Amino acid sequence: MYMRISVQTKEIREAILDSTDRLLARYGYQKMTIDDLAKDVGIGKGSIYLHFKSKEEIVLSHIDRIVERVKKHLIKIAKSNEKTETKLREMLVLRVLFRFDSVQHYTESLDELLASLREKVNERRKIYFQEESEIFREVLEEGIENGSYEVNDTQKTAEAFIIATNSLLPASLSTKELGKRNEIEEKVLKIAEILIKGIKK
Amino acid sequence: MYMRISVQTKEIREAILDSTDRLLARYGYQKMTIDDLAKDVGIGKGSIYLHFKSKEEIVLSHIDRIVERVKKHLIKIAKSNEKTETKLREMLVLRVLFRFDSVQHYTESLDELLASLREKVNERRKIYFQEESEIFREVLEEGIENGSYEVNDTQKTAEAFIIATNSLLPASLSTKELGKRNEIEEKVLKIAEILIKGIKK
DNA sequence: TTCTTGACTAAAAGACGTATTTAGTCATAA
DNA sequence: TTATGACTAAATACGTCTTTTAGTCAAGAA
Repeated sequence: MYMRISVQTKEIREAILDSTDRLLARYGYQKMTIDDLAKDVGIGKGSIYLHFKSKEEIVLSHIDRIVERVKKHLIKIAKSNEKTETKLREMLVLRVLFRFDSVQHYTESLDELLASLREKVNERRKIYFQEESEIFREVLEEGIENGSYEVNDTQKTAEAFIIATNSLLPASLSTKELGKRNEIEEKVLKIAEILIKGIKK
Repeated sequence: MYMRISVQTKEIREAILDSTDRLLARYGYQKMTIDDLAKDVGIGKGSIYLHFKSKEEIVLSHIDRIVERVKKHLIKIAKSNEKTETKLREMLVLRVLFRFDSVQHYTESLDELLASLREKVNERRKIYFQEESEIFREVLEEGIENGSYEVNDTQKTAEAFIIATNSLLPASLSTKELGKRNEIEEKVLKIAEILIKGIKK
């Protein structure tokens, strides 16, 4: 299996993941076939396997992509000129709502998808959370340097920020609860408010 | 179906739930039959239906019982003479670890159980969380009266305390992660520390 | 040569009729 | 009045056959 990474290659890969998102939303994991997918992308079936080694890997990569985008946004916020408090609040809201928005159109199929790949997804979630908490940690340390925050263990504190908002992520919520974006936003904001105050000097 | 509530009745009901816990741990939801259950309790099969109207209801009642016990403990802590801070910390730890301990012996069957009853369980979880947050709310108000805490909306703040620790509850964690009691305790404590500081005056 | 493809295959999923098990009922007995 | 287990309808398991599909690879296109 070749995988020369060219602009071309990258674009097709992205196109496959775009189609994956579309078909996943419409059909769910089981009913999305590789033939469907190839047709939707507009390439031959075999070509799919030039980019991914299995159906599972395609869907996991699709999830990875969402989290990569979350990370990108988080880093952008982390590097901005806002004050630490604003950064932390915006980051917490983003990690919850970006995911929410990314899967909102999956009305039905999210549970089924997670049922099929639960184990694999859970393994990766640990890594996602760890990477995200790393970004939070850096913002925390910056906040400490500025002298407005007091945190004894930035690592653990960053993890706490992640865990405290994890129960609002799509994977933890039943499909029906996913309807209420406003409520979720309100809840993250409340938690963010308390957490941030909780680390102030 | 009669359900005269006598000491006798209550005892048998409890015995049924005790057996449920045992059989659920050994066989899981699907493979636990009502015949098994009746035999384990030492009563006739029909008698089970004098106390519960369906298999689903038995298992849901079993879960209810765990949460009732959590609530009882929470109320006990809430009424104790500890200072508010201690109460809140102990309550957060208890709501996570009591549940953990209640299902720890389900090595394998917890996921399967939740898969079968996910929808029904989720409906109830909302109620559980609401009831628990009510207990937290009262402690918060007491803390405000004592003058050491500053909270604008005790309702929402209590909810935030609940949500912030929800991702550490058994239903949200994969079976394997459930192994590490110490780690979970450490994480709740860290979150508790920040949350409590976050509402201090 | 390098890359793409769709026909091909093995394996998985589905369809379907049959046999077995089981949740829930109820006439009978204690 | 309360408890029971034989009973029934419905669900589940099973065996067999058929269809679908994930993944491969020889052949063709660029």
